[in-house]
Amino acid sequence: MAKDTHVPASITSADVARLAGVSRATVSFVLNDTQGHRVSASTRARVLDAAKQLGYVPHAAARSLRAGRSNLVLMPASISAVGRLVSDWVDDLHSELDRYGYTAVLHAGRFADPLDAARAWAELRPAAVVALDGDRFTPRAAEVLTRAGVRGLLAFASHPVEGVHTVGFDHTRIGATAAEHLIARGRSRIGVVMPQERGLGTLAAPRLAGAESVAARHMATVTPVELSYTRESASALARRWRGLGLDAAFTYNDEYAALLLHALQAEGIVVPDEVALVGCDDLVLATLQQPALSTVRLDMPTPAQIADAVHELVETGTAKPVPAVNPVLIQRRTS
Amino acid sequence: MAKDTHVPASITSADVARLAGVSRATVSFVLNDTQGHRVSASTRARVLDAAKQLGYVPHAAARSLRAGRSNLVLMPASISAVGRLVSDWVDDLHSELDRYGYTAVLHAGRFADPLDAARAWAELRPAAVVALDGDRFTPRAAEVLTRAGVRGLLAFASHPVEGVHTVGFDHTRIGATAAEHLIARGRSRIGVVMPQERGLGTLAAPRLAGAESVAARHMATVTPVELSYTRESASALARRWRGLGLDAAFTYNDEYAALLLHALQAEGIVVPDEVALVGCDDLVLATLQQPALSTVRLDMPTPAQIADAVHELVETGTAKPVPAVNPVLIQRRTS
DNA sequence: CCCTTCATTTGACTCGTGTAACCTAGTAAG
DNA sequence: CTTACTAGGTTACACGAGTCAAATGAAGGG
Repeated sequence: MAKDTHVPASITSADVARLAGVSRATVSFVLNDTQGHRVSASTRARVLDAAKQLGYVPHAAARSLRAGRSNLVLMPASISAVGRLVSDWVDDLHSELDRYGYTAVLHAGRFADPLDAARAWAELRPAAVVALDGDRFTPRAAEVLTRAGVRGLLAFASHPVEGVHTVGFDHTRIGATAAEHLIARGRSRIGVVMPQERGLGTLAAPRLAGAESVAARHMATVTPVELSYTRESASALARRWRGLGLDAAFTYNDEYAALLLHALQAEGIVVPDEVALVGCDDLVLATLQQPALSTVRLDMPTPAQIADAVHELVETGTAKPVPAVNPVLIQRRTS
Repeated sequence: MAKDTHVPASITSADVARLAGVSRATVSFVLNDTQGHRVSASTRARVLDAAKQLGYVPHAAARSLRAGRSNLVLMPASISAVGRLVSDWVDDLHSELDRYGYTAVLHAGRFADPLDAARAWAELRPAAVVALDGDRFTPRAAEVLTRAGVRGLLAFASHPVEGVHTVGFDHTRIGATAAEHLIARGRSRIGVVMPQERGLGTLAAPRLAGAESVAARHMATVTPVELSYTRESASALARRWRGLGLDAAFTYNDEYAALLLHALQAEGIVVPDEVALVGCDDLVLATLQQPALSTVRLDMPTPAQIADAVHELVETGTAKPVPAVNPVLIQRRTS
């Protein structure tokens, strides 16, 4: 049973052919069940047997090199930057893409320059790239990928990019939705909490901008406030809170909101009487807070819709539009 | 500026060579800065210029096919199954592996059979596979990968597996640590909360077993209790809690603990008087609960240590042992 | 016994790269 | 003038798989 010779680099279809006593071509025909090529039942059995015995697994790189197309779908995303909400969604998308025969893969590389990122992705020659943080998808980056032969470019982004199938994900609207609500509830001095964690800044900035543009129309003010996801940072912020003169806050997500809520309460600041608070993502923990947290729910297109679009994009070069991400305010007790 | 001819499949080094008026070999020498081969400054400039102009990006598959080795490191992990704690750690690991020139990639495929999973990973011929959920790493699966030429097999697992560099991650010890603490605090009827979410069951089961074996030595009882990560599920559990006759609970992580804590309090059950509660992972939100949540912190080896081990494994076939994951109880107010 | 037909099987080329081995001048040394 | 060397470049092959055209062999018809 145990091979005593030291294992070679890798088992190839040539090894299978040798063991089965047939040519490599025949092996390929059998293993891929190639249409339009008849193989006798006996050789077919011999080949399958040999493949199993050797534990043969095809070499995806060689295969896609020859085929000129890969079945990889690359999703650039820093895993820690995506919240609970998105991570479940991403998992489902993996399953959906799998149904089409794609191998979905997540890549967390952080690049200063979007162009460097695009080049790194292009090296893998994926069939498609699905970017959740699509605003890093510049026209130049898209061009690099297209030139490398990547057929499906799909991005969640606020602005359409030439050559990229864009799913509307306008972070300014999120900020605007929160601000409109807070203003409607009679608040006028809104703090927007900006997370200091790596990678989150680029997502938070447009939300701030959205809140600002709404405020400008209503004689309200918006002030960016820095916060790291630690108790210390939250306590420090809470201590200087009264000095900021704010009567409302919108946070990057519900986790930051919960953190801030507790820090404020520890300082004796009453929510919502003194400060109204709105989080984002409608996580389970939002309802667990006391008082229960108002939040902005993000209605996302279904993973199946995205998978369909990706497939269509890869096959035909175009796809029908996908409904945009829609922010909906859920009012609870903190506003 | 705009090419009017429709874009070809992909730009290759041959295109660069043609434009620069040199052979493909020269292009390769220049682009890889190959030692032991002199290229005149003028041709070097011409090649670099052509590459830039065409937006040439090398084809990773072709490269690693030729080289016989890839720089991919595959991490099988369902993104939603890893908690906050682990996700930050994974991000750091990506960076560390990047320093060694590896491209770390996350794959979330869910396979019923570990062997199917191994085959899918093997197709990609990664340099290494790093499994956080290493107990799905059977000896047969390891064999498939080894035969496919994957050199670095590293897994967080409770038991060592032949041919796999194992980092101790004994989930039974986590359950045991929690149970020992609860018993030391005078509790004797411990409920272990089992998450119903997909993929979490396999991790939770050994924790339950660990708690059970400790209980058996102390005349205490352990009861598994099912809970999904929704308010409804938690409320339902809380309503029938008193009927269960338990005086303590250990949850899969702090998020489940927080969920249960609030549900119990809503039923008028006082924590810790009536029920002691211990979570896991020492998340920020643990300290935010009222009362602050006792928890099991998991001391993980640093991402740098893992990256070192992976690299050593790929290069030499062996690596020095990595310190195991160590569970440490953090007592706060719920126990 | 030769020609055709059909079912199987195979040789040879291709994908994009890296690299060992081989040319070609030009120059300096003997 | 021959020899030896060097800088600069090219040719040819390998990696692992898929696939087309051609080859092989056996059977059937005349």
